[in-house]
Amino acid sequence: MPESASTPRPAAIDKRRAILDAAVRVFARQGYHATRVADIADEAGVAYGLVYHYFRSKEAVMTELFTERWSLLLAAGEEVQKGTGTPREKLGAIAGFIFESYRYDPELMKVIIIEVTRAANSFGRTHLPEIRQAYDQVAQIVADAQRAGLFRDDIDPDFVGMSYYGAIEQLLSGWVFELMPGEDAEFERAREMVVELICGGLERRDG
Amino acid sequence: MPESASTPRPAAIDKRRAILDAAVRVFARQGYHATRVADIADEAGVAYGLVYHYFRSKEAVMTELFTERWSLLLAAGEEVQKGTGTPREKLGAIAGFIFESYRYDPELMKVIIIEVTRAANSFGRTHLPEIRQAYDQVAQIVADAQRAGLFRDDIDPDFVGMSYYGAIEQLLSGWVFELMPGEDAEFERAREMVVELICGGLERRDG
DNA sequence: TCGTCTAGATTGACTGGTCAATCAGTCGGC
DNA sequence: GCCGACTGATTGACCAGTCAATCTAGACGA
Repeated sequence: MPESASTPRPAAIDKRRAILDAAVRVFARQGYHATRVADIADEAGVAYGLVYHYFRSKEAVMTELFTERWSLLLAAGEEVQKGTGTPREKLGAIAGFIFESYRYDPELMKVIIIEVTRAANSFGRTHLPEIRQAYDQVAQIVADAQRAGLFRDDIDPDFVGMSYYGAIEQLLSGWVFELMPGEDAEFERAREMVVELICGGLERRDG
Repeated sequence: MPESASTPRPAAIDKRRAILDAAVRVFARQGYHATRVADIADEAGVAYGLVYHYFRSKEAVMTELFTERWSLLLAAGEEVQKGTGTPREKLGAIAGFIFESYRYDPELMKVIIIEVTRAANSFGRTHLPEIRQAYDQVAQIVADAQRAGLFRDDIDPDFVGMSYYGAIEQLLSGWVFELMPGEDAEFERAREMVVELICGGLERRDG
């Protein structure tokens, strides 16, 4: 948001957006630490100082990017968690959102995963509460399923939440750094495999 | 290793070791980027310049720490992979090594996980080959089990390798940042849960 | 219709501080 | 007196953030 009190002009909003979009590209290309504020300004076709007109600091730019997208993911997760469907479907939907998010905007998701979610020392520290919320959604789904007798109850739900995201983020890292093929078919396949791998170990074996 | 050609004096080796040990403590406390070379020297009780006598750069110190420990983990993994035992036992042993490693020297493992293994942009990039070797060991075990008909074969072994480590590293991060209790009993419990969670989804259900 | 006033938008040179790495030199054992 | 161990002040590069100045576009009175 502009630091100004009154309404910004429409053109101004475009510049602000341009800065954010440019930041995604540059962060994705060079990583947060290696990008200078000048790089962002150049990429956005904007003067250096304008970045500071719209954002308190370089860090604030990153925070804005993270929050914009993460709040969408959390909202989607909330929806799934409270909806109907089998636990397996719910967990599958959560993995699906994340993979879709990556397919829709790989650069942004790359930045979020690499610089925030898995960067426990820098942004990860700062945004821990929001990140944990996502783990908790998975844990909730598992706990509900355990209470309903659908999942075995000798595995701690919080534990599953962390493992589930750990696995998903690792796969995403694999795509990001081109260790694994990131073609369209792979996403659906990956989703199925995560669900199969985790739910397979959780569902009760008897009828 | 000292940059000198001839054999270093015994006392000199101590100083080198002191620098490495100090670096672990400081990296663990402040993170790699936030620690100055002066911090390492101070912590080691040694002059600033001596760090550069023994190491080419600050980065070289980190690399040495990582390589020292990681090669042990890889060797242990190799042993397990080629040994006898059920796939479940083998996977359990791999998780066990890592958790034991953390229990034995939490600060070093913290640094390795946070600054290398999960830091895909900095050291993770540089040491990718060694890191992948660890994933591949898990993948190998899974592939063998599939060939032996013990694990279902519709889940890609490489995929399991990444997921397995993803889950383990996430749990470690949890301990590191005190999101989860890190008491002794927890380690064994965690090991059992990872194995149960992953193997449960892999083992064939029929007799 | 025009001047001019105002407030936000935009610019980029500059500052202040930080640190990795260097280097010229001292010390001590052999 | 040689050689490696050791010292710490200095240097040189880098860069986030500041700031003073300029530029617009609409508001509003005459």
